[in-house]
Order: sequence, then C-alpha cells, then structure tokens
Amino acid sequence: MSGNEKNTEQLILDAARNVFIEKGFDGARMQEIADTAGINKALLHYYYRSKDQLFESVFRESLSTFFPRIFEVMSFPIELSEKIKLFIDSYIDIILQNPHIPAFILHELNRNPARITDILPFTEKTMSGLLSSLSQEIKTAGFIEISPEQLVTNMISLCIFPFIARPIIQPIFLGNDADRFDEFIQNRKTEVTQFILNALTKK
Amino acid sequence: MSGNEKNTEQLILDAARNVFIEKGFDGARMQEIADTAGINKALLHYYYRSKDQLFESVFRESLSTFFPRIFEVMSFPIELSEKIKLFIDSYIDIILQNPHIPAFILHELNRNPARITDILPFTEKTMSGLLSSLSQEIKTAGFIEISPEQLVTNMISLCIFPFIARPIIQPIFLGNDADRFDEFIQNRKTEVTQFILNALTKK
DNA sequence: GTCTATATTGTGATAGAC
DNA sequence: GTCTATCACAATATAGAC
Repeated sequence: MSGNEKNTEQLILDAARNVFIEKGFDGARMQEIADTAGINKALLHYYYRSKDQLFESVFRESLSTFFPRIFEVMSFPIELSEKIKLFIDSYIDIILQNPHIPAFILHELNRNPARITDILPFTEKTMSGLLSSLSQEIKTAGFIEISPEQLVTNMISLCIFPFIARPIIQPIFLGNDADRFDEFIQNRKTEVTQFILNALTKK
Repeated sequence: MSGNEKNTEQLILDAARNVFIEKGFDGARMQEIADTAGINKALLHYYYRSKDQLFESVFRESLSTFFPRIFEVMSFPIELSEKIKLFIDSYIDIILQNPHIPAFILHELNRNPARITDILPFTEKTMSGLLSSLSQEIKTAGFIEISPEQLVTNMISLCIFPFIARPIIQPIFLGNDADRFDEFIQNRKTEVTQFILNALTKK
C-alpha cells in the first residue's frame, strides 16, 4: 500500500454515508454510491452483502455520532446553568459539522421506529438515573417547576429543529444568501442559552 | 350516484395522502396507493398522469393545511402574550390531528428545497410586514430583546419537534405506552406556553 | 370510467473472468 | 479484490377491450 490511499471499505462507507444522508434509504441508489466511491456496483456487494447491510452500518454510525453526546454533558459535575450553556453551545457545534444528519436519523426512525430499540446505547436504568438527578438539580438551582423530560425536549428541540426546517427558515427569514443561515445559527447559540436560562428563572 | 360513495378522484387523493405521508415519495408505491383506494393502477394514471403529479397534489394540500396557520394567529389584534398562548395551543392541536404531516413536509422539502419557492403562499412583503410589527410588539410588551425571527423559530421548534422526534422521545422518556405520548403533548401546551412567556419576561 | 395485459425501464444482486 | 456482463424482479406508465 502506497500510503495515502484509503482502503476500499472506508471509501465505500464514506460514499454510502453521503448518498444515504442526502437521499434517504429509499431514494439512495447503489449505482450512485458506487459512482461516488469511484468503484462499481459488484464491489459494493463484495464488501457489504446487501443495500440493507450497508445502510445499517451508516445508520448506526450516524446515530452514535449524535446520540451519546446529548447526555454526555448533562452528567458533568458542574452547575445546571453551566451544563445547559455548555450543552447548547457544543451540541449546535456538532450539528454544524453534520447539518444533515438529524433529518436523516429522524426520517429513518419514523420510517421504522422499531429500529431504535436494537441500537439504543442506553439502558432504562441509566436514563432514569439521569432524569432523577436532573430533577433534583432543577430544584437545587431554584428554577421553576419543570419535568426533566420537558426541559430536555425543549433544549433539543431548540438546537435541532432549525436545521431540519432550514428549507423553510432560509427563504422565509433569510432570503437567498446561504451565509445568513450560518450567522442565524451562530446567534442562536447565545440566544437559545439565554432564552432557556431566563425561562427557568423564577420572578 | 347513490349518495354515500365518494367520487374516485377523492378516493385516490385520500389513499395517496396516507401512503405518501407514511412512506415518503421515494418509499411510496403506486400499487399500494391503488390497493388502499380499492382500485387498480391504471385508474391512478387516468386521473393523475404520473406519480409526480399525484404527489404534487398531496404535497400542496399538506403544506396549505399547515403553513398559513403559523402566521394567522400572529396577526390577530390581541396582546402579544395572548397571541403566543393562543398560537401554541391551537398549533399543537392542529398537529395532533395530523401528527405525521410535519415530518413528511420537512423531509420532502429537504429532498428538494427548491420546491418551496413555487408553493410559498406569502410574498416577501407580507412577511417583512409581519416581522416588523412583531418586533414592535416585543418592545411594547416590555419583553427581553429578541429578534422576531428567533422568537418565531423557537415557538415553532417547541411545537413541532417532539412529533418528529417521537421515535426517540417515546422509548426514552415514556416507555411502550402510547397513551403517555398524548399526555406528554397535552402537558406541553401549558408547559411550552409558560416556558416561552417566562423566557420573554425581564427579571 | 374501469379493467386486464403488457411495454419499458430501473434496480438490487450474482456469476464468472482476470 | 476488482471488473464486465447479466439475471430476476420491481415499478412506472401505456394500450386497448369493455
């Protein structure tokens, strides 16, 4: 091996990721994946027996890029308000690096909701532990009464939704200039953080 | 006509709506639409020349169910806090009646973002008028400084996202009992309203 | 308007040479 | 491991009888 060439398996996975994320499972074509990888269809089936298997690899990888990070920051031993600040900032940054993955994951999960039970990297126990300690932290911080589920849902909604709804937000609010979307999102980092922290503060 | 039979065109449109919304354009099959409508494929093409045309009808209809309502309430002559309350409540109600349409619309728009320019029921002028008067109302109400674009984005995110992310929210937060999702959403009506109004209030 | 039958093309997957 | 050629079937669309 001369060194700077990626191995074929990785080449295929990269191509498949791009095509599946852009087109979805149903819209993706093995031919297009092969073309993108610079190889032919037969080789695709040599490495991954079927379209389903190739998709499965891409999907698991995508899910694991995003999912654990949601609760990672939330278990840091810092003040809740700092957690929230850190979460919003870092989570929006992650999405900025892979802006189409949230829509991809959610579309595929809606297409087949059962999929998630196979893949979920959490036990119910881990989850209920996180939720009950978050519940405690909300009280300790002197915030308004809110269930941890509703709070987490709100945080994630405010981070992710604008990326999924970009085809609407861009033309309605920002016109044709794509740069303004980046600006809009960068502003949101502080805007959303302040919005949430203020919402949680009693009067 | 004996009375209680719908005409075939409507029968087809109903079937197409169900199938397209569940499977998306790429996943939908003309055969399945025909079966659902209780007719055969040839008749589909008799009424709608192609799959694209049939889809176009369904998509336009779906978009017009949802889109205008977003800004309808926002132009009522009532206090901003009342508008927000009314908007959250009525918008979540609309989504509850068509819980899969938001994911459908957003997926199809991401598949082809250009589509929206053909269909948008708003002129840029109407939009900028709404935004600048909303901007004024935020000041008049004595709320925190926030751009109308960010506020509207937040409101819509908090209403719509939980429906799109249901395949994640349900198993993580609510277990297997589907009824708990309805409960969760019903709670959100007041939770989200309070969350937003509190976020907008200066301390 | 509605059907059966069929044309035509697209698509995932495999066989087999090198 | 990689390719060309091809199979088998799925899917949109049309022709033509009733």
